[in-house]
Amino acid sequence: MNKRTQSTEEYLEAIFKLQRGDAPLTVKHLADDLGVSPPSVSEMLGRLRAAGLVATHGEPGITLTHEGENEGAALVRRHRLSERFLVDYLDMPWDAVHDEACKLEHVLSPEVEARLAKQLGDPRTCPHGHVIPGEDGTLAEDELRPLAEFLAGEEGVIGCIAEEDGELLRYLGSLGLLPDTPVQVESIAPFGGPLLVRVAGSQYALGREVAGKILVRA
Amino acid sequence: MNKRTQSTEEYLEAIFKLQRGDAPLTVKHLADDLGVSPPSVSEMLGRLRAAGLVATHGEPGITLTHEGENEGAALVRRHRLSERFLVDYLDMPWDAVHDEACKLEHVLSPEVEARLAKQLGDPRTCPHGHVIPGEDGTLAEDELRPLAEFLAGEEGVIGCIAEEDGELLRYLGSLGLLPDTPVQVESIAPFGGPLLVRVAGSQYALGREVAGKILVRA
DNA sequence: ACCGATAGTTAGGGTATCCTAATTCAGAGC
DNA sequence: GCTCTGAATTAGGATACCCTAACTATCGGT
Repeated sequence: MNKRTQSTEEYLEAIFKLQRGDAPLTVKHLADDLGVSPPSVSEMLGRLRAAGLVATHGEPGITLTHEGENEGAALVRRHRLSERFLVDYLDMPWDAVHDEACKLEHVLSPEVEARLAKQLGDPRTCPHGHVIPGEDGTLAEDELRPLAEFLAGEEGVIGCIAEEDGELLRYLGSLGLLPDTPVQVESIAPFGGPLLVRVAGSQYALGREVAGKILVRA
Repeated sequence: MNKRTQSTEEYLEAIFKLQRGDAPLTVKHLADDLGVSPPSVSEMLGRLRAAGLVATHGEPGITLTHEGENEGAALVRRHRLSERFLVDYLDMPWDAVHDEACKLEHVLSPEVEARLAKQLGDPRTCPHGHVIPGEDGTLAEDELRPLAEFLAGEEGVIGCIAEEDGELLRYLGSLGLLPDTPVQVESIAPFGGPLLVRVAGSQYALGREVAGKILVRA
């Protein structure tokens, strides 16, 4: 329950988000994600284990303790609430809010967090469609499939975009490929070619990589 | 124009606020205000001078350069805007917002700052009545006199409260002694005794120390 | 059973920030 | 004019980060 440094929080949040992936979370993976060297990660993990935030023995891969889990969830919650705030209250474009939220998440007290959530109408997701963890740290994620795995003719509703920042979001926004929008795959070009998708009456060709980042509720 | 550390910003802001006092700003004064030791201040001043933010020669007392001045004003602006936001949008009590704003001021980008100001209706002051510096760094402060210096019979309108946090604000709030409220000193007890003041039809006795922190437009 | 690739840790530094203790400097009182 | 006191700086040390380079350990393929 001590106050954490900003760096510590960044690690906690990253571990929280990455540990629920399929493969066990490795030092290298974390280092890449955070943009630091593996030794820095080793060192910080030592501190986190000493603080009782990261499990010492147990399963393979880096795992949070209950306490670490709670703090990680709170950070993700604050991050996503901040994004909602920036978009809903300040009218910022959805491709610009990730970086701002990265800073905000470290300075919101539980009090401010609670009031912000209430004021925003307790939103379920961030502007990119990611589910916001509850105040109790629970994260009920949707069942999603990348659009890239869809077969010709299949349709669904966009759940979230697996990219936080930049060009791609701006591009998808300009096409109207936003969370909660219905999409249909009309055809798929062979040899790794683009997918033809229909959205709100318009048709677009999307590369496989882009389509892989669009996660859809089946 | 480089990005500053949080600590650096804290010093800049403190110097900005304290240097406009009557006496030249000393290392000790700064150290007390920031809650650090004098050597820490000496050291940081060295870094700030090297960065061209604090004047090297010139007048007695610690003084900011133009660049330092601008960054200090921006921080004060963000701090006070944050306080307004916390009170106006999140309905937080005015005695609780200073600490939160201290953290927020370091993470607001110029973009967010501008949008926040606009959304709040470009407020002139923070909830405690302090004038918010303009985007250009100008600070047009009001002419104020402490209520403690008023003579019996004098009246005025509360400008600001020279205290950011805690009990005193709660107390004053409960009495309705808020910025922009008219007050009249009815009588003054001798030998450093309390002032009898009239506010919105009610009469209260205020100690000299409390009255010294209530700054009034004459 | 070995060998090389890869992951992870240790060793050795660097910077920013803080501290206490010791020293220097400068003004106030006699 | 000299001394004493308080302000400021220097000296020396700690911690939290970060890095590169070097070492260890582990795992898959033959």
